[in-house]
Amino acid sequence: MVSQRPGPNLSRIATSLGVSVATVSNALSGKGRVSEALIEKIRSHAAELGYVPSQAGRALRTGRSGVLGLVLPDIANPLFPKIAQAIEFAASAAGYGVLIADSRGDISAQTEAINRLVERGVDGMVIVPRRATRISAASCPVAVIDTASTPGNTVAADHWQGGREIAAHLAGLGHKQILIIGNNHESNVQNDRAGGIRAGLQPGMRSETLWVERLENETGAGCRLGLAEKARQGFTAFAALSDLQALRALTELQQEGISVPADVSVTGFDDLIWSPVVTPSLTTVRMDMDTIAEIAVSALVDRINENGTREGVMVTAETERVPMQLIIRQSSGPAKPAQKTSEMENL
Amino acid sequence: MVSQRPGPNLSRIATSLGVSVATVSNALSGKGRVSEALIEKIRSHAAELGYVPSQAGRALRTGRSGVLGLVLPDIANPLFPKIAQAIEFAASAAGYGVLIADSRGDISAQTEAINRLVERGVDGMVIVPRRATRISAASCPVAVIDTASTPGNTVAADHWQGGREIAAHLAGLGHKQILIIGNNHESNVQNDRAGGIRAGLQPGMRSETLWVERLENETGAGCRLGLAEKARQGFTAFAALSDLQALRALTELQQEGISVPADVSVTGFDDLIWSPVVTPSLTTVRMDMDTIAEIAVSALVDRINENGTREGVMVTAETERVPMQLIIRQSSGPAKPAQKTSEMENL
DNA sequence: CTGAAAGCGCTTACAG
DNA sequence: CTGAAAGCGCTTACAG
Repeated sequence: MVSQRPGPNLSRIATSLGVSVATVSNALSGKGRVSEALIEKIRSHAAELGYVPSQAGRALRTGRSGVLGLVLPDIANPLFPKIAQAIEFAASAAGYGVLIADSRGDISAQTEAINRLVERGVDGMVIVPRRATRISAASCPVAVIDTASTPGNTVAADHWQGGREIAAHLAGLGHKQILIIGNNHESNVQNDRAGGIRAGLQPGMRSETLWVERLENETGAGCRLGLAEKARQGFTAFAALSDLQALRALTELQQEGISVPADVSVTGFDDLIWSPVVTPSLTTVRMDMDTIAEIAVSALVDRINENGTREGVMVTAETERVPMQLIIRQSSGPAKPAQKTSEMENL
Repeated sequence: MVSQRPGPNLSRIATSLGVSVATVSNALSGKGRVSEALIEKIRSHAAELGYVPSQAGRALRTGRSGVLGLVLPDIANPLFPKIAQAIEFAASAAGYGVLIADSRGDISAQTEAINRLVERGVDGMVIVPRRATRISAASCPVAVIDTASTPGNTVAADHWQGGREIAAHLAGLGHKQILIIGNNHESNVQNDRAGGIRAGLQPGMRSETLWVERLENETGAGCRLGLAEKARQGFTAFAALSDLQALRALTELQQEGISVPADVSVTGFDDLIWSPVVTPSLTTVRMDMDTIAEIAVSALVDRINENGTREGVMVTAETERVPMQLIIRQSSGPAKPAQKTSEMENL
């Protein structure tokens, strides 16, 4: 016995209309030559019956599943919703479904995740790689989203330029001493962002970088960064390399009684969900995820179409850079002249 | 011409070993009766060739795609990473892939998203419904994750009990006046949480509920909630119905110079990514997403297996409730006796 | 413009 | 214990 599909299939439509399945298929796909009248008749009948083409049949025949894989270093990453949403939207528009795979845990999990997707027969995949991982060619087209500094990537936000935007913004506000706050000095993305900030400093400005590898201590409470001390040392701007760090900096400063943006400025990266919601709302730099996703997906789709034999190739040699956009909100303001704090407050 | 698959198929293994495809299939699946020796031989040869079974072939034959759909009201929701990760993990363990679909936008988008998944041939789907949406039976098994108060759901965190945990915690700290902060009074989840808090109040305690429908104003900056005023009115505990609201409350209070937890306590729900990271870290209540996902997926898998004809049925009549866990961090502390603020500070 | 037929890769009764 | 054969639903050259 062979299992039943619930809905009608091409054959049912064909018999019921007294035509061949080939004609039905052609009429529905619009490919072969079928008379206008017949096309009309077939399509309306199919719609009436609620015909849904079988992906399995189509996939078996064409060798294409119509599904793209999305591999993420850690789905728990707060940036994930934006990535997933953008990729799903772009893929959907291109007629593809999106299968997710989480490569959480050790680095081998990434390979396993990729393999799982290959086994499911994806036509291609978008990979946001772990730290400094190199993707060993999977057996299907791959688009990597990381940062332009990593060779072989397909598309990435221009994190370096984003850093420059932050630096220019802070320079314009008169800040001289910038504390850059990151949490992972092996991350290409964070290094690019930090590099961009440093490169964008004007003469007379200086920066220092604080890498805080751990976000929480054993009790599950955040570790302090000692930012009040830094403020006392003369830093007036805290440029976090992600909005999570920025949030952490913001709340720590507030808790210490240092006012943002009156006393010091705080900026982030990514425009995550909470950034507009906190008080003061967070100045940050936003990736254009929709564009990035569209580029990644269309690169993938192009490769899938040109490439009958599903070779596993990196999609591009040159990374396409998508500019980041500065979002100025309330957490950044004019720098307070150093050491004159008390006088100004007495005005 | 028919398109080529890259890897070997059953037929290649069969010819190369001089046996039939049926035997290879049986040996690999362990179903039919095949001698130990042959099984061994076939398996090692298949492994050597790097054989990956074609999902399309299998799906066409069995009528099962081996894929589950995941429909979310809005992927941008900060809770999404946890849900997706848990569902992917549970599905993966059960041998299923997960196809995502975002039903962002209007309510009809949810139906479209469901249809898209049906077209892709998912064997079942997990739906986290929009506000008060009723899922009109899709043509495959469906598991709904919402809240136990909604009839027809499959599994849900016990939001009501979570609310009681918060109330008990605050009662134990001596708080008398609780301000409940929500952002969507049509949300079943939020209503349950609020109801639980109210039900858990001890004699002598009172609560008031503040619904803030909008999170941001036109400029993209957060609207103030006026919490300082509420604190002056005597509220010593701010129980937000989600961690995003809690974060908002926390930063607003800090900005107003009200110290947390010294002056007032703040609690949230969900234990989102930033909760342990902010200063003070956030007391909250956590869902057991892994358990919820496991229950949802196994309910789905059971229904798929018993149900040859892919009928679209709600998976359960009675919702299974999974307890929530109180996570006590630094944002909640003993209540300050009302009106004695200044005296105490002078000690 | 329309149809008959092959075949994608797999699994499953059934026969030997 | 092993194999021959049918068939899941589709698309695509090819013949008419």
